Amino acid sequence: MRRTKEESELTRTAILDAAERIFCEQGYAVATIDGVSRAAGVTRGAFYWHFKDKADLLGALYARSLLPQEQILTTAAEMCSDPLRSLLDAGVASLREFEVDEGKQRMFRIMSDLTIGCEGRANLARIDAELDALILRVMTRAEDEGMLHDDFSAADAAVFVSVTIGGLLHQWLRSGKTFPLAARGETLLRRHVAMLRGTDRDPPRAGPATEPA
Amino acid sequence: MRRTKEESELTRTAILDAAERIFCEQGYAVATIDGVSRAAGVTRGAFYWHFKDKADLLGALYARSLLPQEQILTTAAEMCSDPLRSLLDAGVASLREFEVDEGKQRMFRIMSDLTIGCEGRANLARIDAELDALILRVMTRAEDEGMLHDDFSAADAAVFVSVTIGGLLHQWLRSGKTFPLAARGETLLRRHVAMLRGTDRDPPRAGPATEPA
DNA sequence: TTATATACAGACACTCATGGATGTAAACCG
DNA sequence: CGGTTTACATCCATGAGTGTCTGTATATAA
Repeated sequence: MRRTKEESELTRTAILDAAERIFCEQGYAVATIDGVSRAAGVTRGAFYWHFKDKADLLGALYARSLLPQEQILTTAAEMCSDPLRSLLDAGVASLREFEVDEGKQRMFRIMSDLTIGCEGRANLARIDAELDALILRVMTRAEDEGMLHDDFSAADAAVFVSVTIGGLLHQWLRSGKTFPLAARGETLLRRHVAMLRGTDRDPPRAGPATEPA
Repeated sequence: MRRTKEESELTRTAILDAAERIFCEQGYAVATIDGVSRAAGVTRGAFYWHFKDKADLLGALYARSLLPQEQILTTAAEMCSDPLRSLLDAGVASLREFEVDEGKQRMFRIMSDLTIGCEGRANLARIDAELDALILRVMTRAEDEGMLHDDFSAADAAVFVSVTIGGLLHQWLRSGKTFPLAARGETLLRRHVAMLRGTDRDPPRAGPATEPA
């Protein structure tokens, strides 16, 4: 039965793909190794060859994906002169990708539904905290540069944006994708930023980001 | 060992209280009946006397609580002449109660973390859908009465509010309650409503709701 | 060609949770 | 005061899932 290395890698990704679906449908805690293996068309023998246990599988699954929060983190890291603008663009871009990438959506669901005791949950908590920290840094910088309306502290503004992005992702999935995520998200975030700036309308159009059409 | 009826009811609520904590800490799927029973200071015998199985326990837990979404539903049902105002007040009021009621928070966590296959999850999906429907009705009515800014359709506005409320609840818990929920939520929702109205500031101060200080 | 490592399949023992059965002491009722 | 029901505690049989171990066929290296 010995398969070649390419075939072996094929079954490994088959297990990962199956796990992504099963974990998303049933939840990580409920899903069983045997169920994942069967869904991948192999036996538990193959599974235990490629992975140590279920937690190891989840780790591999997490390693091969890039959650929208992480994407915002990496994209917005390269700040241009307008920090609010950078954050806005990064957020909208990640919403766009999230909307069309079902694998990303499944991983987001899986990570969001992890039970507290689960070790893998620490990853999500970490990137969420990092995102919040980034948003706060952006707002602090905006505040320092006088780009923030007097009505809002940096902490206020950070919470508003964090809540909006998190709410968009969660409500979109929970509602069964009943609204266009990127479109509504973009107008909502633009309005938000405009509100935080104190101007009535959008920020200056310049910038290296994707065209809002 | 036979206890009186009052004592029996006491152990029943003890089991419910323990389950609320255990389910919240470990997740419903991972939690075990024996663990809940031990946490309640009784054996599984007592549990199976009061409840049919774990799902029955969850049902009883759900029955004795009122999630913030349901509270908004009931509170906002009695609309005054200004539907946006009613919705805003109902939302803020439910945020206020949620912020101080740890039991409510635990139940929200439990229900939110239910795996898809779980039967009890339908309850949450139902009230979420009802809340979205209510918000949409409010926005439609506001639109009909010309209280909505031309930039937004009723559907747009509904999504914005739904995302904001959902985002507030989720992000507040997920962040470890790092910001004052009701305070930030109120300013955020007020700004939102003002934005949807097209006015720059708050709606007229009149109304039977709680004083915003 | 032979030896060895690889990539699994299948069997086994173990744990753990479940649900039902049984035991039982106290409360309630006549 | 005796019988019955209640409110549990304890025990037992069952099943499901896990992890390990062994078997084995094949690719690969010598």
